[in-house]
Amino acid sequence: MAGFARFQAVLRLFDEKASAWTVPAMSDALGVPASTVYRTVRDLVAVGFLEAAHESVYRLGSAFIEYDRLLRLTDPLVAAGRGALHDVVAQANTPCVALLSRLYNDQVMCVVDEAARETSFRSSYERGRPMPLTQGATSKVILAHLPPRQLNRLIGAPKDGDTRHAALRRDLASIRKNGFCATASEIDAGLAGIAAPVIVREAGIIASLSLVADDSRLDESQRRRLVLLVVSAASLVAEELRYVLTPPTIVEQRHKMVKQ
Amino acid sequence: MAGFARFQAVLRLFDEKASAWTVPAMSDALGVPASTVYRTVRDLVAVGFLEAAHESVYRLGSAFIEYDRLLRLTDPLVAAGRGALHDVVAQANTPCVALLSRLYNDQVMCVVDEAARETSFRSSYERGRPMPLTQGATSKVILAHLPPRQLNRLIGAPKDGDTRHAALRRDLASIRKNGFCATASEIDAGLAGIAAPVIVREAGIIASLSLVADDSRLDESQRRRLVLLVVSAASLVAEELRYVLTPPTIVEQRHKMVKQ
DNA sequence: TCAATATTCTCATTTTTTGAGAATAATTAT
DNA sequence: ATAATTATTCTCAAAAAATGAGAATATTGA
Repeated sequence: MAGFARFQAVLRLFDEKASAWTVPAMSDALGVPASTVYRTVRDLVAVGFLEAAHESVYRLGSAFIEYDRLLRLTDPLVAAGRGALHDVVAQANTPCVALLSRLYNDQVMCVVDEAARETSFRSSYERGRPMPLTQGATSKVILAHLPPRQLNRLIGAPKDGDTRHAALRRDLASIRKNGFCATASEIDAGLAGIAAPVIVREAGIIASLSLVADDSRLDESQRRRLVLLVVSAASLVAEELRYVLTPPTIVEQRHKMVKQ
Repeated sequence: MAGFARFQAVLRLFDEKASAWTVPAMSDALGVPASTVYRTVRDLVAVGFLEAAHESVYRLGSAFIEYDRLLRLTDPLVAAGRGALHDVVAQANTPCVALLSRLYNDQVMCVVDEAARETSFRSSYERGRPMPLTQGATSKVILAHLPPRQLNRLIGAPKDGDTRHAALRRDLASIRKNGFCATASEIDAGLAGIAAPVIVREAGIIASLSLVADDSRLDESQRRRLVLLVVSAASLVAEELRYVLTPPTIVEQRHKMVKQ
């Protein structure tokens, strides 16, 4: 291992289960000499990606909070999503969680979420948590709208005899046709998910806006109403993004001016 | 520039004002050949710290959202703070924002915040935004409780004739004596700040819990009530942290077992 | 289609990083 | 207090990797 990979490897040690590491423990886990890890950790501390807790124990550092704020403020999808989700939970008129999610490597990650006031349950989808690609309305809507090449890379090319795979392909085709996806208990038992795509081809944006609610509380008309709500909110977000992103960005303009 | 510094330099280009960069623009701004920047950017994209928006424009990447979630879930101060702030805004009984902040390099950064339901104003202190060290109740409370050596490093040793510096020193001494700090319009015009220290010496934690409210709405008795609320919430948080952090962490134990 | 721009690639050179172990510091146990 | 253990920094030569210049290629826009 070398260079940047080392930093990445150290940071990836930290997760929900193991949130505090000593240098010797990292050295063990990575199979890298302690002297090297000490240096790496010192660098990571210097930029705020790690922080020394007491007694030679390290934790993830505040720089992530800082960059997360910047992202929240400046990412068009996150910015557009915030308002939309607020409206969605307000108009849903039932305990629910609204999410905006996008592809993240080979998983799907929610980038904004908002829960209605009185919501007691929690969705497994939550801001910043990578989720499987092929389960859940939220993920499948994204999958369904990926360019064919990318889809094949992620779930593999269609193979004869693989019924699971064929079923997924059929599922995705019908999602494309319907313009939304509704599931129940696919991720969290007892919870229903309703998701619609947020697509801005010109900007390479393929995301999904979704609503998670208690399945047992939904009758058919409720369900239909929420589907409409989600679908229209999703296209509003797409519209807003199209508007924001189509004119060249400030930075691009500045760069072009410099070159002239 | 070399190695890790390059990655840091690239990431630091991104801020509220310049949230989208092309590689040539980065190359210009950093004075580094484009070929090198392309490589750096490719690495950063691979780990999710940057993301390609459309048309060769890059933005901060979703990895920050992921790490931010991990930090929210696993950082003891953040975890303990969340509940406490919720109680504080509920009991404040007035529009307000509650914050938990800590030192971050030579600035102070809020790591959790919560606004009361009907709060219309916004505090300049907000989660993830670095703020000056020497202004605002939130910052000064932290400053006042730093070890002398660290304090000197941050604000310079006491000098004869520097009245500003002397005034700050007196201010800090009185904050230590009172156990809290209350200011008005020091950061945001019309807003009052009330802050109390969250100190856990054994764990090296020096933080502050603060409340920001509309100054014109506070009479003397209100103010006194809120000071009490903030001070007691702060010591509750400290107590909770002391309890959580004093027994050795899981990871430490595991490491020790390996070594035996 | 052509021109301009963006991006990747190549490779010799330079610069870092690396790891082993020594040296030192800090902790813990006795 | 002292010794023993563990953590951390330091040193240095060898090895590996990053660098930059420019060529080659791909992509984009007019």
